[in-house]
Amino acid sequence: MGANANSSAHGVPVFGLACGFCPLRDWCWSAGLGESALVQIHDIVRRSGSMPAGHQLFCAGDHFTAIYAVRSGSVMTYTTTVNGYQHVHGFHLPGELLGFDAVYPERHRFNAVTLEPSTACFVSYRDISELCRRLPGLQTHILVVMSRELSRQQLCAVGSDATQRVANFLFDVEARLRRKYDSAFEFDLPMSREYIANYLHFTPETMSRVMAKLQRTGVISVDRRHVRLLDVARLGQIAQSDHPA
Amino acid sequence: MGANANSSAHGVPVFGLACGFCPLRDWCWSAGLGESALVQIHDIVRRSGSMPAGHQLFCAGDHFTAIYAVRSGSVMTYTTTVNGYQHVHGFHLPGELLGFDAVYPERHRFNAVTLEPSTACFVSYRDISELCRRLPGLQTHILVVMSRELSRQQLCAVGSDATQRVANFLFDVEARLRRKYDSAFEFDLPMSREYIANYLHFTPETMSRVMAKLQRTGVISVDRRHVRLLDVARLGQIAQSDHPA
DNA sequence: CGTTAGTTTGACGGCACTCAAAAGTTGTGG
DNA sequence: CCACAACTTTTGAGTGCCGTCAAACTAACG
Repeated sequence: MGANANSSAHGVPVFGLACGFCPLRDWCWSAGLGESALVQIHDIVRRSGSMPAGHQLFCAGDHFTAIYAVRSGSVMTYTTTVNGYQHVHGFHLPGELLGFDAVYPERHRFNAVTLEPSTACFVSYRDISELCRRLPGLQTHILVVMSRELSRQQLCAVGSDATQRVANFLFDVEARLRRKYDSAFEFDLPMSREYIANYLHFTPETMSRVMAKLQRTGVISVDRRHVRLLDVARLGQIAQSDHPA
Repeated sequence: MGANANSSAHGVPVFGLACGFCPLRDWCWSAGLGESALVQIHDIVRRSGSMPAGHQLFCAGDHFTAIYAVRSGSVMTYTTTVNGYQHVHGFHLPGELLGFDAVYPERHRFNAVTLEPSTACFVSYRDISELCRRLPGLQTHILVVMSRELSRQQLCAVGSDATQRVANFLFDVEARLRRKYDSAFEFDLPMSREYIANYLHFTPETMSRVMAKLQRTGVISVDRRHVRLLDVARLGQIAQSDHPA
């Protein structure tokens, strides 16, 4: 990959940037890393210019070259099957890393696309692997990130019915977006209901019905993509209520 | 953890063993590692004596101390929710590693129990972390294993209907058990149908109906836990046929 | 041989999918 | 600013898969 200080392999303008000054640094690279570590990370991280909505970061099948960090906006990963059906695999919000799906066999298994105008950082896998050898804390953090990713994957499966899965989803997104908003339990969903439905394994119609019901019963308030969690306790009950058996 | 050469924290007799002579070494620690690496791994790996079916390797909430490798038999991981409902998270067959779920936050999120008389190796996380710093190939392999685990998690979610999920499951298990059997596409399931159903998110009754239908249509042959994949091509169609939309 | 746990089979009901159409929202050009 | 098109979201009616409940059946074990 012939990336230099002025262009990336993806045709997006690139600027060097000090990770030490990034407001998201604690989230991205863990608060445990010292100042000198951040300087070293700075040397290998590149920042993309602003990307429009729908910009493709990488495609399934691409050779694995880099790990990405969402800086602003949001990124969706998805697969396209042989039959042309698309499945949303996950959403990545500011401060979150993506690309680890390709560690083995060094080829991306997902497509990654921006859902809105976004910016991202990226760092070549080769560089970060080498740096890991010098910074044990970083190596641990990579494992932590993958581990967290592993546990998140459980989420979409949790819940026997649609209402439960939506409740879990709302809690998850709220927690991840909390930094962005002043008042808690109120936020804007960066993705369409169609994508949420796909991600949670049901249809847009069902998604719409569930949201309507939650609003009708006063648990949440919805206006377009803006969501307010009104009765957090009740939503928690809905999310956690197990298999009725 | 006060493990020494003769006893483990779990009350199971322990023996030092040379990884270099283990028939599963390529599967466990990747074929890429040289002889000297295997000797170093040998120094930190401990082997359990034979454990009976139902033996608990670790519990959810336990402090994360070690990574385990199934040597013979099989291990199931599962969670127990506050309401007492149990969910099967995965099955681990000979040559497979487990315990990575606890890298963060250094506490196990699952319970792990043997499904049949089994043996396992284990290695303290502290030791292997340190060894990773000296053996870059090992560090990469740890990431590979976690990455593979990540992709496996998709599996249980794949498939809109029960038949499809079962087909995928059978393919997956067959591939992982292939080493154990002379003739391909024929194997014994190490787990009950109840556990499979739980893992795939439906009821034992549905599981039973699906298996019956697959047998009636001549796609597979089932006797108790023994399974033969008769029409592999057809089973592949069933597994891969996407969302009808 | 009796007990127990696991598996199979059947009847019934509900949740979510399908099909269809209306209503609301976004973007574009006149 | 309005008109129109394209898309997303909502709502309704009908159907089917799978969950639920219940009971019969089959190993496995003492």
